[in-house]
This record gives sequence, structure tokens and C-alpha cells, in this order.
Amino acid sequence: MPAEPGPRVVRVRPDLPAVDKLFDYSVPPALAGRVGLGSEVRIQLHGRRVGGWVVEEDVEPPEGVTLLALAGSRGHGPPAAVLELAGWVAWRWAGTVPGVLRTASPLRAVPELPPMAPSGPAPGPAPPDGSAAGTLATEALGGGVRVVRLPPAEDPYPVVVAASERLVPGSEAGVLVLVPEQRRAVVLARRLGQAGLAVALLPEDWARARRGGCVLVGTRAAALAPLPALAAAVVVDAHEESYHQEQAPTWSAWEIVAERARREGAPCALVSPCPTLELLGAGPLLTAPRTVERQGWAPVDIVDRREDDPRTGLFSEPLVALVRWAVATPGRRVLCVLNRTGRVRLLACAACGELARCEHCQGRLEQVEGEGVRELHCRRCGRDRPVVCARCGATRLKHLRLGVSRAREDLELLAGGPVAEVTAEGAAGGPDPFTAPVVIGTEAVLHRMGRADAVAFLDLDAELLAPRFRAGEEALALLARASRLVSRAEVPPSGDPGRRFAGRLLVQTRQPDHEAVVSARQGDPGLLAAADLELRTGLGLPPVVAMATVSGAVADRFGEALARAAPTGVEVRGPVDGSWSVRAPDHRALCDLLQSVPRPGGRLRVEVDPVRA
DNA sequence: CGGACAAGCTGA
DNA sequence: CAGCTTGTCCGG
Repeated sequence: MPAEPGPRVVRVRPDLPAVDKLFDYSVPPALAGRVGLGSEVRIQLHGRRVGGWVVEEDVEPPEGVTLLALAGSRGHGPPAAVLELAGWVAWRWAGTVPGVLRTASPLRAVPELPPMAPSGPAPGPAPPDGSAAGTLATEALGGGVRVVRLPPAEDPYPVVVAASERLVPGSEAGVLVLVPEQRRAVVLARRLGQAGLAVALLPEDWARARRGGCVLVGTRAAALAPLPALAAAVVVDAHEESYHQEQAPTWSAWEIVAERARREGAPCALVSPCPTLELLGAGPLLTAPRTVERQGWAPVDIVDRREDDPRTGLFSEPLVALVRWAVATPGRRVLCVLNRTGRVRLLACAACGELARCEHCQGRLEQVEGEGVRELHCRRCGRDRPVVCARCGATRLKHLRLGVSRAREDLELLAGGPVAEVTAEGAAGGPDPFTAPVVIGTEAVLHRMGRADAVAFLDLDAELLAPRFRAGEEALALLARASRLVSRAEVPPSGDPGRRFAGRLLVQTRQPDHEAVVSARQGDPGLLAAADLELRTGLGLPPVVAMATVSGAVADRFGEALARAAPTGVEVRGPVDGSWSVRAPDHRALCDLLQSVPRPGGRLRVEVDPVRA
């Protein structure tokens, strides 16, 4: 931009979360060429120096204020489009604008931008390889926000390529690509670079992204990447929880990307093997033909454990056969998933083995005793029912033992070979997980072990019955991940006994008819989505309603203020264990309320779209 | 956020 | 009434 003659005045947002106000400063001659929209500057405010962002240029300062000059410049900051987006993000997840802008700003100061990298021609239309991704890729970027359901075995790369074709040589508009893990970002960036595209990888290539005209690859925080304009956007595996920020504001990266694309009129593809209900609400759904999608999910063998003698423990006969095969066949690897964190206690009928579940919300029930009555209580929806088996009418229930501290040793004895253990922290006791034929662990084994011939879920019920309303979706996401891990397994020819095991999932459950299980078996995530939608409509849970929870030391003060200010249709409930919940028909009503009520000083956590109800 | 300043509490 | 704490206001 040409330097303006004379002193300019800019409007600055200070980097102080509690100051929701803009201030005007004059631009001293020394900084004249180096300050523009989005620039990070130093200002003098109330006698001290703080950082800030230029959010408006050439403003008319209000009457009667004496302007100070900017105290310094740190360099480039977010582009205009992200400045505006930050306001929306702060509103949508009840955060502060400076907090969002900090995420959108470079880690180290960027005084200069590099020249725009020349981008070779996009690799051209996806080859007609017959893959579902190749066939859907063009349509996926056809305009607006679209949800693309690709089965786990499908590589989403053709969709990324189709988005990259939106790059126009010389234009600063870039293509935004989000993946759930940094490792995958590195791999994807390298692959696109080898195809001749100009690529920027966040966070290190912030400056190149700010210049634009490239394909930007990154994880969650890349939703706020500094591309000056958007040509197209893709979110890979958009159902992944890693797109949700845990600390408040608990924003969802794919929702930010979708909003950004809507604002700029850019096409956006949200790709997932198992879109959540929230995703399905973001735009029209594209799917592969039924048979193609079904083939993209690994075959699932169900071990129905309702009939099993509880003394057989965690390992059914088919499971033992599977791990023995892995031990006996060189080069094979079986992963066993056992979610034993949280020590869930399950109740089952002593007579028929049916699990005690709530007929309203499918949550697990626990037995409560008090004032001479025994009842089954559902923590999820709060209902009670008498202690009677829903299947056979028996009145005697028993606790299932799930705390299996010696699962690895037990399995080693049964398998007759080494069994390694993997946790979220890394390898635990036992042999090296990378060479062992059998590896057991929490769902971390699905993240840490790259390849497998088969995956066994020792106790999927722990996932299916978790006291979270997204439990079904989370279980299906695990099955999808496992399915992908085994999708490239070498399956022996028919006639080989190993064909019974390789490239397959084994699921031990007492709920073979749960929609998450059936969806995986049939390769049709729509089944779970339909059931979940009905459930959540009945219970008034997201995304049918918009919800927020308020917790922390001063939650009561804020909760009471919210209750007083809540318009009709918005329900504020609490305190329950010191926290409050707010439900509204939509996010406009919810977020407007959260924004309009002043926050008391002190510790307060406001979680919009909470993971738990 | 953190400084300024006003209002409220304490002690001799 | 000085000396201190607590609360509210406000910044260019």
C-alpha cells in the first residue's frame, strides 16, 4: 500500500482480555510504512506498554481526546478477514477477541513477508481411478459447505487436490487444509509439495501463509491461519475430537473453517467416514454409492458376550484364536483395545446377562438404595426404574468386573507369545510394542501403532455406555479408525486359515444391536446418525438445542445473573455440583445471552457446546 | 490487566 | 483522622 502523507490515525485493539474496547493512536513517521490492518503494535495504555492489533486504518478520532503515538511495531499480524472472523469466534464460543487474535498471530515476530512462492499447476483433475474420493472430489468443492462421507479405507487426497485446483496464479487467495494430527500435516504438506504446489505448513510457515497464494496445511489452530483470502477449504476427518479446543473458549476448528468459507463465498468440504450430527447440520451430505461405501469399511466380527459365562473373563474363544494366529504367523500384528480408564461399573442381569440400560437414553444404570427402596438410576437423564431385567424380568443383577489390571499378562498366557502394552504416555511394561505380534492398550494403540492386520475391541461396551451423549459417535469413530488401520492389511487367499483374521475387526460386546456397531458392520454411518438424532431430539440435547455449561469458583454468581437475564425459550439450570447449564433453541440466543451478561471477576469456565451434557 | 481514586473499616 | 483494605472505574 502507498504510504499516506501526513500522520495517520489507526484504531487498536489492546491485547488485554478484560479490555473490550478500541483505542486510537497516531502513526509516528518512523513507523509510517510498517503499520497496516492487522499489524501487531505496541501501545501506551494507561501508563503502561501493551501489545495490540491495528483493526482499522485512517480513522476519525472522537472529539476531545489527545492521541498518543504508537510506541512500536512488532510486525505482521492476521489479515483483515481473520480480524473479522475473530469477533465471530469470540461471540460463538464466549471467549475474548484478544484471546482469539493471539491464536491467529505468529509465535515469533514477522517484520517482513517473503515473496509469494510460485505454485506449479495443480496436479490436474483426479485420475478416474474409480475411488469414491476421486469420484466425489469435484462435487465436494462444488460450492458452499458440503459434508463428504468417505469410508475409512478411502484416501481423502483427491478432495485436497480438487481444492488445490482453486489456486489462481498470482492471486493471494489460498487453500486451507486441516488434518487432525501434526504428523499427518507434515506428510500431507510433503506430498502436495512434491506435486508441485506451493505449500505452507503451520505453525512454522506463518509468514508464507500470510503472503497467500498457497495451500496451507495445519491442525486445529490453522482454522485461524493468516491466508489473506480463501479459494477453497478442506477439513479431513472432521469428526475428530482434536478439532475441539479443550480450554475455553472451546471452539471447533471445522466450524470456524465452515464459517470462514461461507463469509468468503469459498467452497468447503468437510470430509469424514462418520460425520457427527453437528457436521451433518453444516451442509448437504455427499456419499459414495452404498456398495462402494460398504466395501470401504473393514469386515466386523461380533462376539456376543451376553451368553458367555462371566468366568471366561475378558477373552472370548474367537479372540484367543485371533491372537494365537498373530503369534504363530510371522510379520502379523493384532491390536487389542481396552478402555479401562475410569473403571466403569456395569450392571447385568444375573440370569440372562442383559445389561441394565436406561430405556429412554440407553445410558448405563446403577443400583441405588435408600429409604428401603432399591432402584435403578440413570445418571445421564436422571430417570429411575425398578430393579428388573428388561429382557427376562429377573430381579437379581450383578456387577461385571471390568477393572483388568492384569489383562496383558492374562492375554500373554492365552496367546502363547509376547503381548506388548501401549498407553497414552507411551510403552508400558512388557515387550517392545513395535515388534510384538500382539499389542494391548487403551484407544491410544489406534493412534500410536501405524499398521495392523486386525484390531480387537475387548470391551466396546465401555465406550458405548460412557456417560456422554456422544458415546455412540465416539465408538463409531474408534471403529472407523480401526477399520482404516487394517484396510491395507495383506489378506491371505481363500483356503488359507489366516483369511479368517487379516483385515478384520473383532468386537466383543453385549450390545451387538447397538447402532454404532451395526453402522460399522454395514458400513453405513447413517444408521447411527438417524438413531442419535431421534434420541437427542427426545432428550433436548445438542445439536437439536444449543448448550453451554458454566463452572468455576464464581459460577453461581454468573449463573444467577444469566437466569435473571434469560429471555423466554432460554433455560438456565443450576447449580448442580457447582455448575450451571444453559440451553437455548439456537446459538444466536445462547451466545447473545452469554455475551450480554457481564462476567464477575474470579475463576469462571464457560464451555459452549460441551462434550458432556 | 493494573493504576487511580473513592468509600469503608480499624485503632488510638 | 491516618493507614489500610476493598471495590469500581477506565484507559486514546
